[in-house]
Parts: sequence; structure tokens; C-alpha cells
Amino acid sequence: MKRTKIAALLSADGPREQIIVKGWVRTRRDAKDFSFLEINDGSCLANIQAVVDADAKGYEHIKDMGTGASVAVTGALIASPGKGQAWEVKASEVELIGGADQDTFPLQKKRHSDEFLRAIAHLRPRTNKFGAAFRIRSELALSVHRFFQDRGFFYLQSPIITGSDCEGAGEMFRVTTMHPGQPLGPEGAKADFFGKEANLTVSGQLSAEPFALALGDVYTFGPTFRAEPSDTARHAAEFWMVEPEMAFADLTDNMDLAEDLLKHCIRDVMERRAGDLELFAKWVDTSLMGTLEKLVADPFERIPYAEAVEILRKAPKSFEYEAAFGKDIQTEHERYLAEEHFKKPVIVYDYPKDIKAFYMRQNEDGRTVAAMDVLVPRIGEIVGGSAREERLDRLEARIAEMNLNMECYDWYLDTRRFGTAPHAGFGLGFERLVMLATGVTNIRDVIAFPRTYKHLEF
RNA sequence: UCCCCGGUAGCUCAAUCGGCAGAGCGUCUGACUGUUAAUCAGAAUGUUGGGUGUUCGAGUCACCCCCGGGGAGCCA
Repeated sequence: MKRTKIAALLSADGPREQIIVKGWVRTRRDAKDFSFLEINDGSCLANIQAVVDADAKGYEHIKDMGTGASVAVTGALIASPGKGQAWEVKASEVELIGGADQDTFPLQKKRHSDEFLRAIAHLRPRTNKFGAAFRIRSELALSVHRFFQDRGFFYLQSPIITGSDCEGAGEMFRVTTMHPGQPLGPEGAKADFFGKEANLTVSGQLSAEPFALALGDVYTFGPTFRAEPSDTARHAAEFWMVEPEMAFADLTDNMDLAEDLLKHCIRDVMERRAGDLELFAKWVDTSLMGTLEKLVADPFERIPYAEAVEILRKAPKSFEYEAAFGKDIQTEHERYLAEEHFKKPVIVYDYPKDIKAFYMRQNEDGRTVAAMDVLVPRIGEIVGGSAREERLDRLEARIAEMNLNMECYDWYLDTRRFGTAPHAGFGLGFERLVMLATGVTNIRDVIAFPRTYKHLEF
């Protein structure tokens, strides 16, 4: 007989004579002649309670079915005579599949600190919180795909290994088959696997642009790598990014898309993983549901960078860094705008060209580019994007002005030489979306096995 | 890389002025109960992160190192 998942059993509309449940024991309560087993199989947050009488087959092993042990319970699904649950399993047989020594099994039937659980990342998905977090993460990933599929976007798999050192979005990880001691540098690179320097991608954008200018609307969704020595709760060396790119689109289309995407994903999680979300609303961030409901219901604020700077300069609050036109908006500024001033997501657009990338479309004022960042409460920047400079002469001029190597971009410039078209896109940090949806404040707690500066465990 | 905080039992933490290392939870044993993080009684559990120094005496003070957390910078 096949096992039935607990999520299905708990939503049953009637009793069933014969079922089998397989999962991990969360806790056991013994009476004189019978025991209660709380079993979780990961299919949902809730456990199912099994009642095992002393005459059930296999009861002699009940003492070994402690917290963490894996078991199979065969029996009938019945309406529970006890309070606290609608359904329970009246066991006719229990089987110990894998024991868990109670003296050494690290998870206890009580709350643990996030710090402790990070040290046992291979076991933490067995906790309520991390089980819920990773079910929500899965739901969000599917939600991203549904969103784009519904809008006629094509899913592009952009390369992970790049030979271009021109992506310009941050420090890169070197990819090599050279052994320690073999020469690196330009000479060594010729003898390396690709015959040139290779790196892990920091962005799929340069791949996505040519495909947008062919398939119309595309998006990438995959791993991204940054070798920045960032040591914060919001950065990882390996993370996932969603990067849509639209042909015949401008900055307003781009802002609309970003706002719609965020709202769609949050709405999906609220509808489809309500049970898991409740855990976070109750234990992690009591204001979570209010934040999410507001995010879904209200239009995001949209303000030009210059206006944002004015708001910051007039703010009844002193910042460590002074806000001024031409300077980057600092983390403290982002948080002030999203958390205190507007109290909702804010899209800041039209940034000074000197603090933004070469490919962003130059505005007619001569000093700003059509860039936009979406700032959300608690997390700060979650989306960064722009209209792309589609005019060949303007783009070349900008590359020259910024002292970049024109040769690097030759193939990229071809897209502007032949049938160029206005286009726009952005990058959404996927982990930050998971953090937004759950209220989790550390990126390491929404990644299965996080890779961060000076940390590569598991 | 910089600033701040921390490291004591399996986990979360306490330990007064430098003076016998503790509690709760968990675990184990027993009792009891259609129980709900069950309850009651009892038991076991320590290189106080590592090192050096000061002192009659260091968990506590000084210095160095290691590890963890928070914040900043960089960014998604």
C-alpha cells in the first residue's frame, strides 16, 4: 500500500479504513497501555496524531520512536474523539524505520535559536519554521514562473559560466581546471579549459537582452554569484535572481511589471500557503499580515530620485550619511523612505547617471538615467532595473566616457546596430522576496545551504 | 574590511565586589492520564571557546587568537 501524505489526510472529507502514514516523530506521549505519536512528513506544517494501543503490531518498539525517528503507521483514519484535531490515525501497526538516539539528536521538541539551527542546516528543515520557509520558497518560485507564463514571457536559461568580464555587477568567482601551483593570470588562462579567463555569472542580463530583442519578452531565473566580501543578513555569495527583459518597453512598463510581479507572488503565497504563513505571522513578525495585505492592496509610491533626496534632506531625522543629489541612497535612507515616510513599497527612479551602470538609458536632462529601484520595508532594495540604452551612439559614448573596454561589448553593441529597439528589464533578488513574504530577517535562513563570505559548510 | 555585542550542561540562559559552577527546558527512570510543547516524583550531565598573564584564589580582570550574532560599506 502506498503512503498517504499528511496534508491529504488532514483535509479528508471522511474516515478511511486503511491508510499508511510515513514520517518523522515530533513527539510521543505515553499512557499506561497506549501512546500518542505526533508525526510530520513535511507535506504541510501540521502533524497528524496517531493513537497506538499496546496490542498494535510493533508496539514493543514504541520506546525507540522518540523525537526525530522515522516511522510508518498503518491504521484507520478516524474522526478524533479528543480535542485539538479533526482527524487522527487509529494504528493497527507501527514500524520503526530509522531511530534517532535521544541523547545525541540535536532537535528537541521546543524552540531553538536560528543561530543554533544554522549550525545544523542539514536537520533544520525538520523544524516547523524551516519546513514552512522552504515550502513557501518553493511556492514563490512556481509563482514567479506562473506570472511570466501568463503574460507570454519565455523562460530563458542564461549561462552560469561566463567568459565576459564585462558584466560589471560585482566581483566574480573564477572558474578554472588549473591545479594549485599552475600559473594563473593572462598566460595561464590560455592553457586553461576555455583558453581564457572564465567566471561565474553575476547577472543574466546581457544574455537576456538579445533574446528580448528576438522573442519579445523573456525572463531568466537561476543562480547568480557574487564574490563580494559582504557580511550582512541580506547578502549571499550564491543566490537566485529573476531577470525579466521586455522589448518595446520603457521605464514605466518596467515599474508596472515589477509592481505586478511582487503583488502576484505575495498574493499567491497568501492564498496557497496560508498555513505556513501563519507561523511567520505568529512567531517571526507579528505585523507580517498587515504589511503583506497593504503591499498587495495599495499602489506602490513612485518618486524621482531627486524628490527622494529632497524628502531625505527634510526628514525630521539625522542620518549617518547625508543625502545629496549625486550620492547613493544609503541603507538607512531606503529604510526611512519605505518604513517611515511612505510606510509601503517605494519605487525610486531617474537616478544620476554617474552612480549607475553604462547600459542604462540616458534621459534628456543629460544628468540622469532611466533606472529604478523598488524599496520595501525592512529589506530595502529588492528590485533594481532600468530602461536600456538602445541608441548605438549614446551607448558607445557612455562606454567610452566610463573608460570601459569597447571590444568586450562588441557583440552586445550588435543588438543596437541591427534592429535596435527600446527595451527594459530588472533584477529581483529571489531570496529577498522570500524574506519579504515570511518576515525572516536573515538571508541564510531562506537558503537551504547558504554560501556566504568565509562560510561554505555542508 | 570597520564598529558594537556575545561564547558557561544537549538547548536557552543565570552566577552580586575576584571566593564551593546553577536554573528552566530536553534526556533517562518510575508513576499517572484521550494526551495536546501533557502532568507529578527522582536521576545523570561541565576542558565556563583556546592560550598566556595578574592573583593566595579567575566563569569574572588584562592581552592575543578562534568562533557566533547585530550594524555599516558593497549590492540583489
